[in-house]
Amino acid sequence: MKQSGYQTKQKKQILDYLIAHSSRHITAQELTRQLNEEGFSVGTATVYRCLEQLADQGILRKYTIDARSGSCYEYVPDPCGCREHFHLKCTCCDTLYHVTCEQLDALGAHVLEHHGFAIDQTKTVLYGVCARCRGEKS
Amino acid sequence: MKQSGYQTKQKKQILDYLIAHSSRHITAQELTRQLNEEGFSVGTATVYRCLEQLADQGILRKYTIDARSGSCYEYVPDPCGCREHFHLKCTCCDTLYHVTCEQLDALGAHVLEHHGFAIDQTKTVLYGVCARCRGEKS
DNA sequence: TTGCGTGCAAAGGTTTTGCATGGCA
DNA sequence: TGCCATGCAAAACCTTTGCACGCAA
Repeated sequence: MKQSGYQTKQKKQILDYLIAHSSRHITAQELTRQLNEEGFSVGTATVYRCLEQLADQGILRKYTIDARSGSCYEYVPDPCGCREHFHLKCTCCDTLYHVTCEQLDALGAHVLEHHGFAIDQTKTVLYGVCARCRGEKS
Repeated sequence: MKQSGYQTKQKKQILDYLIAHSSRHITAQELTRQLNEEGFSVGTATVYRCLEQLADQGILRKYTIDARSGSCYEYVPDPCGCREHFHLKCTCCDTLYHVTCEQLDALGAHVLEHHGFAIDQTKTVLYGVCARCRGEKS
């Protein structure tokens, strides 16, 4: 829970990939596949261990939408909390939308101040129906 | 996505259990274990299938905190009366808070207008830590 | 040189699927 | 009677762990 550890090639490669794909979440499995396709050989266990470590350090955000597809990780550009975003999941097409919005940030502040409740954005998903599905269906 | 299905003993038993334990979440594994301990024999696959079906119908709410421990299900007490407010669930003490708040209503309107996304309040739960737990811990 | 990091494979957990059987409507 | 639901076991997954070897400091 403490070590920043050595700076290894693998750790760098993993973080570089996530930074290059900021604001997009990816599973450990998918990340392993991507890295190996890019010609950088890395083991599955290593990816899991690195992701967990980076998440503990607050560099990555970890969250789980569905048990079947596994946990997702994502690079957090600004750990201070200004650029955090919420997730909207369409119950119709299952698409997951990432939304950065000052209105949502304001909501978090309001709920904390007036209701004493500290929203954990990593666990919260707003469910509903997206514009595309609303247009297509009835 | 369509069938309400037959009314079988298993389905009834599962729903009864969840209703009796409202506002408490449970995993499919744990539920299977509980039911069998109560002397009601039910297969794992059946539990998974029933829970999925009930969740599709909006009777249960499904969510996943951790990929390793699996998905959790929970009975939604009053689908009609809960339409006007949001739910805040404390991940620490498992308490479910019902909050009516113009700020939350405004959020729904904003997200619909600016992001084209219609939030379904009956399916959405905001996770975080409540005031009491924040005070107790550190 | 020391000790952590890595990689492989195996283990452990949850969830899904195939198929024959049983039960609701 | 016609199907859907069930149950069992096997399969498919994701994730973690044990252990020997490699590499950063």
